Amino acid sequence: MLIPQDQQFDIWDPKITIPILALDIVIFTIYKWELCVLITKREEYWEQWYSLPGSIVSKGYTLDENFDEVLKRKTGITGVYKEQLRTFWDNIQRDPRGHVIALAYYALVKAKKLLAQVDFTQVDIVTIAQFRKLKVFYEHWEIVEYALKRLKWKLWYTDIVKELLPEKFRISEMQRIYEIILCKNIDKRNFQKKIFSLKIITDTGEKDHSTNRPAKLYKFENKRIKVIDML
Amino acid sequence: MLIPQDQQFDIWDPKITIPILALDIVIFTIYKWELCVLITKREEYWEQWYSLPGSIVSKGYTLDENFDEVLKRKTGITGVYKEQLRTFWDNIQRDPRGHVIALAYYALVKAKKLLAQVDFTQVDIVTIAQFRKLKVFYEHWEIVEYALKRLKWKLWYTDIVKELLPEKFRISEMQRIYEIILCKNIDKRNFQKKIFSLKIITDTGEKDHSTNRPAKLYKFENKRIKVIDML
DNA sequence: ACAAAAGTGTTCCCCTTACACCCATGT
DNA sequence: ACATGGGTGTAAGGGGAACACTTTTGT
Repeated sequence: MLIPQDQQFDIWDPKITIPILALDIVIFTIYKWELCVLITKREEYWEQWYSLPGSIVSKGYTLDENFDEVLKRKTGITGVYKEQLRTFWDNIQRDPRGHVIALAYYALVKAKKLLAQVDFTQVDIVTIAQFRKLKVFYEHWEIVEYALKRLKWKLWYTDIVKELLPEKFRISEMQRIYEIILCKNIDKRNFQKKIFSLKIITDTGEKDHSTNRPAKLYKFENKRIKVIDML
Repeated sequence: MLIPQDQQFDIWDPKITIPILALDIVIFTIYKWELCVLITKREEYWEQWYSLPGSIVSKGYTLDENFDEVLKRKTGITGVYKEQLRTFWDNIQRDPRGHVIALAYYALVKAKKLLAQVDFTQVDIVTIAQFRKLKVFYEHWEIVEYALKRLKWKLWYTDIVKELLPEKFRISEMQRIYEIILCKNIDKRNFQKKIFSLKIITDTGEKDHSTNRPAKLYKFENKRIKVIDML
């Protein structure tokens, strides 16, 4: 904003009659074949807890700009697939400083990118199981569970899985991501039949020799996320 | 809020660094066997256009409380089924007065209730077709189209149709609501087979004599909205 | 009698699921 | 040679879609 900081009003001032909008981000990644969430250590004046990366939304910037700025500042990551979830913390007394409404997003990041960009002095990557045992800020656990539900759903009805796979991948890698996120085993033949019938991936002609028998490498047809089913 | 109005800060003041959160509501109803939307005449200082009922969110009240207050004040309606959609107007220059982010909801109201409670000096009920031709405030048309998409989806995967039906109803009335909202004809036998297999409605034993051959009257098993499919 | 909506079964097809063996390579 | 993951087909079952005639009442 153009207003010098010393002239700005205190956003917590009771004379301001509008609530504060915050933005919280659930960053999912598949790391070492586990579904993980990125968390930060939140330095608040009254306590230090694990929390999702988030911030208060600034006037004069779109939500996308706010999202990019928070993500960059809190984690060092840029350019991710994201989706808006809904508002949370809809309780006026939740934050002792004042009335805050949180708008949650989830984002998908490939582990490789995450490892390259993330500043690990500020954040940690934990598995979903680990996250569930942590003492987290506010109802961040609720946001994560909701995000997970949406992620599972989207996985079935779109090809967002591409956001978690490298450019070229073995079909068994793809299947494994489905199994990890959906928490269930999938039949190899049925999975391939389904994926091939959707015509969302194509054989690159190349082979991956990292396993015993070389595996075909596939790639996604187009970059854009495609809704598979729906009305 | 407890702060007297003359001591409150002007929410549009550039010295306030947080954006304003607004709340807009798409109220759907089935009236004369048409899907309708409730609109208001918005009296803004620069123009008068049709608009969805909405308002700026007040600090110190939950979103639910804000929702109820706006709905009551703008339309006279109370106690409806509602669902949060997502944020809109994510463009800092959209409103000439300042940065506003709109949080949209949709609500379902039975026409009978609507006719009993609505103050028609303030609002109008228009069909979707009529709405699409109106000059509406901002991107309210976009909110309505999105709400409609969500409504169609929810209709298939939950039993929200109960929010648009009277306590006791003919199965053909129920089918007709599906046909109106989904914009397609449905086979009578297939529809009944599907609905009965879901076990969400029961025969009251009563008959409706308003048509030639009397029809069985059904009612929903429970009041709570039930997700039918999903993961 | 006739108009108007209610009520009622069966067939077909496709999609989903369950299931097991051989293959190509590295060690 | 053997261990490891890769690659492949078929049969059965369930759910959705298409389809037409009889019944009950009011007029």
